[in-house]
Amino acid sequence: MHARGVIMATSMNMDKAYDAHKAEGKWYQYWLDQGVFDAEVNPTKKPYCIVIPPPNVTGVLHMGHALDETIQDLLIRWHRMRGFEALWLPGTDHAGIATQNVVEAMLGEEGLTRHDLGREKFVQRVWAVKEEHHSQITDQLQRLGVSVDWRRERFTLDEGLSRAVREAFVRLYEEGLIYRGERMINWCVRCGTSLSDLEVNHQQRQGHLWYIRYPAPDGGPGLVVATTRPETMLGDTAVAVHPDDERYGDMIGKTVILPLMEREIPVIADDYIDPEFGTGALKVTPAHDPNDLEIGQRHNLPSVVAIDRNGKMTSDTKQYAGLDRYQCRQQVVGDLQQQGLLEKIEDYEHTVGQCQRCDTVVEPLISTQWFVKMAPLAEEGLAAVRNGAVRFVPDRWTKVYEDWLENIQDWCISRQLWWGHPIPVWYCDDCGELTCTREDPTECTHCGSRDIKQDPDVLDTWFSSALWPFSTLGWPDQTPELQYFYPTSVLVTGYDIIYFWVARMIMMGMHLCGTEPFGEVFIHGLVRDERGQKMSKSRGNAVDPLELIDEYGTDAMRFGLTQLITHGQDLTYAPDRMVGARNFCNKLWNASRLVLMNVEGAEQVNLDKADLSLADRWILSRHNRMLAELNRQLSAYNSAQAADLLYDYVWGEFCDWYLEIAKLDLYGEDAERQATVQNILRHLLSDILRALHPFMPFITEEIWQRLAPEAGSIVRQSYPEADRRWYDEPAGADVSRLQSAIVAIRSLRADLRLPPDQKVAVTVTASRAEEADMLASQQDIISLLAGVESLQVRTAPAEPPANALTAVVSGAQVHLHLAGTIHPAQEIQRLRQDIADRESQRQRSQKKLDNEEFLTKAPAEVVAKERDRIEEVEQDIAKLQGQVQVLEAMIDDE
RNA sequence: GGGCGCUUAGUUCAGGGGGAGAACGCUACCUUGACACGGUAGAGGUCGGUGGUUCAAAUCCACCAGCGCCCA
Repeated sequence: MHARGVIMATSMNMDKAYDAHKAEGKWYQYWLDQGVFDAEVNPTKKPYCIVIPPPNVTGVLHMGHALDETIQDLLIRWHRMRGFEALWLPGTDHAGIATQNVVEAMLGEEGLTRHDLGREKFVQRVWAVKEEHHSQITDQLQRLGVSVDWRRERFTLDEGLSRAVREAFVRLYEEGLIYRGERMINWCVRCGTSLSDLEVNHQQRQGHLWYIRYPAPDGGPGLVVATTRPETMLGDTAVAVHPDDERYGDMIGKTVILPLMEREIPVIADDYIDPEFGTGALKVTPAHDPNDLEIGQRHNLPSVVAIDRNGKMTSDTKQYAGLDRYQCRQQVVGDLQQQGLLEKIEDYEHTVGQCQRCDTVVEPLISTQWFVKMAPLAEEGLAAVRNGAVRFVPDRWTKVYEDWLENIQDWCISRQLWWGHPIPVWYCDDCGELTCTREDPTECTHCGSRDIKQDPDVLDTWFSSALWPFSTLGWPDQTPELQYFYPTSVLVTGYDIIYFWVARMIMMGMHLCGTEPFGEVFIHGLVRDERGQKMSKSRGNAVDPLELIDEYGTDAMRFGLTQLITHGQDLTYAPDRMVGARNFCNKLWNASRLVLMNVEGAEQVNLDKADLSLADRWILSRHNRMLAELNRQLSAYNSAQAADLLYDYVWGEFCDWYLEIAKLDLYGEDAERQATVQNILRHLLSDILRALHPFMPFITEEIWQRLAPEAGSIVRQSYPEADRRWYDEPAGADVSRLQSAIVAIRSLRADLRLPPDQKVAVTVTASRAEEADMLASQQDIISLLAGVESLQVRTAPAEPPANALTAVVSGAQVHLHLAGTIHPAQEIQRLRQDIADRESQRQRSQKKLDNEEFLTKAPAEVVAKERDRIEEVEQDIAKLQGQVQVLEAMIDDE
């Protein structure tokens, strides 16, 4: 038995409007206290696991994170309710260079640099900043309602993950997949570190093409080269032309004088040269351009370093030494001009590489760094996708992933930073060998010398990220968690980090664990601001989700975002969208309020189909159809369609129709009907709340606790599934016609501007007897929903009534009687407009049916549908014309 | 230069070969015992352009224009 008083209390104290903040304040702590998000190794259940894309501890979450977390929470809560052991593992990323930059900027405001503090103090400072941001991020996540297992939270620099990083590095080193070498790398002169290719953004810039003459040693004209970077000429060691270029045939093998440096450099021939570009002669600077380096290596050219790691000119540039690279450019151009060697300057658009973190133009430099040999790993990564172990949703990202892996370059993983995982390598001062071990060594493994020093560099932050799906579960130990939850189920992220992160996780997972890190990758779009700019903290256009949460509530924001999710398509930040979702929350709240106020004392009994009304059978059918489609859409990651289904069903069918109809029985005299409807409402509301819970966790818990307080948190209830036994197409067809009749009457009323409380008399002429019976049996509903006080139902053929407004709907005509208030001429005009509309429809159908090819080539069902359509339209037109005649007769009588 | 995506109602966006959809906004009427964050009835689009395929194109194909992203 239900405690009547409890139910009374629960519905009575519901506010008239839903107050999101009141409800959202209390449930998160309740969930934590109840441990409903905790997941355990549980062999009796199937695991479902998502590792969170760890937010950077640098900053705070923006709308992009809100989107990402909303999708994941939807999936996790849905699976948890479907009986999976669902683990959503939270954590944050130390975000090496990004975080270091943030803290350096803070120091800058105090007039300090990291060197003023020293490495140890600086790192301490970063940890302090990390703690601060971490608590802010945690707060944001909790406000979002994420159902993560906080007990398992990880940080990429914590002890366990550091051990995983160490193990991965040493193992790859031992396998020869990590090596140290001198290569051309991208150098950020501001950050003072090397960067991987991915950390360089290429941007179009308006620049110049300078044409510089390199004279012959004998004072002859020599040749002219074109360059976008004149300052690098100070490091030139050759001029290259295409071997087939007739203009320069006789120059090949000779030398020219490098102006300003007055060095003699050779003219060489190389297929790489594009004769169409500039003058067809390319200045070769092996130390400062990757292509020039390759040419230099092919031709054994010396390398002259002209620019140092601070972006300043080296002593090898003689009179230019010490100048900043851009000052030097001006100086070089001026000097060339003075010497008459600058032939011309053209405007030229070209791309420059910029540091992803600080936008400084990146300098290509030759440097000794640590690299991961990618080709073998890429093979494994490609295989994982090609054999179906990893599936991208939507599929088109597969090609993006494959293209990158097929053309992959080795990955520079060492960074000249202080914040990050140290490189586990020690150099011996005595024998010069290096030691790379899992435990910190005390002596050189080669000569035993104790004179060893650890590599001062740290690892690219993405190296630890690449291990995230298994390092968080305990790898390299074979923990029960790793065995149970790995491979994880799905990775949810934006397409902007497919290369940075997704691809690297797949490669590392395959290589280090032997299996893929996740079976599916759901790629969503990025959130853009109102002007279409990508939202990010560095651009300063990031919106804190808490702003929207404060304004509309978490559930509304989540639901609004969910409705905007499409497969990999970017979405524009549209706060207006949240208004609709907020309104929906209120609708759900009030519908629940109505139900809760009326289910007091209702017993939970099995519903017997024989006791059900047409409307009952209809809503149960629609309800279960919706549930089937809902689960289907969720399985396909179509969360927006899933959300729309629920929205349309709850508002458009449950509230707009069924609840209104149910009032007849709820407030009626028939106790049995009342009990039946109460049971149905209880059942439907229970399903609706559980179905909506993954989308809107707070409001559904708030209402659930009033509907079924004895059941415990809604988080752990089962997700509703369709019950096919309730499918009822005949009821659907009948209610559809019933609705048409009601809408037609309402529409006629609106045309006359009748106030709601003015009841009308209506005659319905049904085209068939069954139709008439059905409508007659539902006259209470028609009366209630269309404001009808007297309803007469009859079967055609029947004389059209005089003094009535008429509308023709599928299967019936409705006549609204208004003796004395009808203006026949006006009404005729309205009917003629209706006839004209239908006539154009008729003609369109007729045209199709007159087409021999349509009849022979179109599928039979399409043709049949067209025939039905024209038949119905013709009947409607005939009815409308009949009505016009009646009205014309009225005019004649006057 | 190569690749991917987008262009649908005033705005933000779904849809994806057989009669154009949603949210917000707008208009009219209505504070009816769940809800004015509401109800009822409406207005609003030659689905970027031009060709082609097809019995049938907003939907498929080609080209063009504009916008955006990724890779060199």
